[in-house]
Amino acid sequence: MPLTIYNTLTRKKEEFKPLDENGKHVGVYVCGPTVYGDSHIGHAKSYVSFDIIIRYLRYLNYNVTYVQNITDVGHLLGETNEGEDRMLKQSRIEKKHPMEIAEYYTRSYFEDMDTLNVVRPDISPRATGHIIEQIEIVQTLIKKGFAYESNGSVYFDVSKFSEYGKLSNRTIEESETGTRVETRSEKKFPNDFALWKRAEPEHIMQWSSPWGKGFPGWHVECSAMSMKYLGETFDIHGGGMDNQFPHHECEIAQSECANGKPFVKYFLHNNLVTVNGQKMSKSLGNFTTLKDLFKKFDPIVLRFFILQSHYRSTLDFSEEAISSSAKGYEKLLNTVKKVREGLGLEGGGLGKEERKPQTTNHKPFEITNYKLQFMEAMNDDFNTPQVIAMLFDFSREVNTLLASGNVSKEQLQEIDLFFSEVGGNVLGIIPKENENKTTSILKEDKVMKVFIKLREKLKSEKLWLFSDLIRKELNDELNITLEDGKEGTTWKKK
RNA sequence: GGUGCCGUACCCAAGUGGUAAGGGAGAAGUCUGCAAAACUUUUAUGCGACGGUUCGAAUCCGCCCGGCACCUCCA
Repeated sequence: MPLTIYNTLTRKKEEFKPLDENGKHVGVYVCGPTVYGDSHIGHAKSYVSFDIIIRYLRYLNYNVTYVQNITDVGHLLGETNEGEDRMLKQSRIEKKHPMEIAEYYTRSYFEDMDTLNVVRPDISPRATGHIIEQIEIVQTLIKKGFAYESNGSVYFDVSKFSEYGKLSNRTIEESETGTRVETRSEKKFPNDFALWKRAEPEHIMQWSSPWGKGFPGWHVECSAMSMKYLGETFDIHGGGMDNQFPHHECEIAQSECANGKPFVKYFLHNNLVTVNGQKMSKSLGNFTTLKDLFKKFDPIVLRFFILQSHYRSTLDFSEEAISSSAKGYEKLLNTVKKVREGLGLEGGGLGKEERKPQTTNHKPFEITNYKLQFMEAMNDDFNTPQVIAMLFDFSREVNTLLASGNVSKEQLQEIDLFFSEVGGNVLGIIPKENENKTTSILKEDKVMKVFIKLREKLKSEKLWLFSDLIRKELNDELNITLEDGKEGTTWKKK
């Protein structure tokens, strides 16, 4: 089965075929954050989802250019001019220049994403760095008759673009009768959206334009930056479902009218995070920031938790749910650790010399079927929950194999490679081996061996009181767990 | 009012025509000095309700009930 992805434009799953005639290059644009606050778990779901998509495309050997913007121009909170610019609002609260706010929260965003093991975009263009490009698009749209100036602002004339509404499946007539707020008289039609806004003198973030001092409309930055770095038509545009309308609808309108070409081949939308069944969002204030969550949970557990549901499903957030995931994740990682101990790649056990793998009569171990399951699941619109289910099945079989003691080094290597490729490179939930093997850890390993040998002696003398005391103290004081197995004692740190 | 989405065990969550994945929790067992880990078995004659299509439906169609999202800034 070839890679199939759900395209919001057609509302069905389609086979993925890159625009590139050599079939090699793939251009991806994902709507980035507006940087006026710390990121929350909703951002994590969105960017982890697209991280998987990028990683998998690269796994399939596509040459991916991944662009994700940083929105650092403030956009109005309301429909009318009374609404305050969110960047400006935050800058007033923190008593800092808007650009300082943008810089601070951009860094905060990248920090959080790095912590979640999200691969950075190849290009992270800032909206404020592309004012000229945005103005050019607005000029083109005016020239072609798709936009009009009104009192220092420029609006897109929705009535000139018959396909407006094709992404979100709505017609202009429908939304006109809706519950819309009373709109400004500057517009010809209520649905017309701002390409450029006139700035009042107190508006700090403003630029010169052919229409006077102002600032760009929200939607036009994505059109300008995607065009600049990925071309007039590109492969994949992603974003949260809440951006489908009006944001992406307007992007399509601007870009297709300006260029006279299709904007995007595949539109992908991730679903949202809910809390008690309600959408988590900044405006509702029911969000938990990632920085707070990282204090309670291992960030990789969070990533694992997100990937246990499909990107197009909603994910209900609760600490209980994450705790459950954490236990499952730990189980999975235990297997990986044991495999690596067996390969002598990681401390924890007694070392390879004491746990020599047998060299004859290995149980046959078939990995091909798991690889197939992995590909099938990922090719079916990036079904990560199925991949994780497969990993648990795989892990059970590996544990059985390990328990039999009848395993060759080659088998362990093959298993480790599979874990590293699928769980590591593609899902990003299994850390690379030797990652923490610093000198202090090596030393710790040696100290633990002394404890284990001492305790072994006590155990052989049946001095259970003392051997249990060592185990208890290590656990209570240092969070180190000793596990007595058939082939000796192993230790692990929580 | 318009446009969509969802409802699967105690909890989370895949599956979208071929007889219910996976994780957590619970129960029993194997191993073991004990503990832990691991493994085995087990927990939905049923996928919101009712009809219909079909040899066959959680999956398709209709209707009803319940929840959510978008139509206004949001990932």
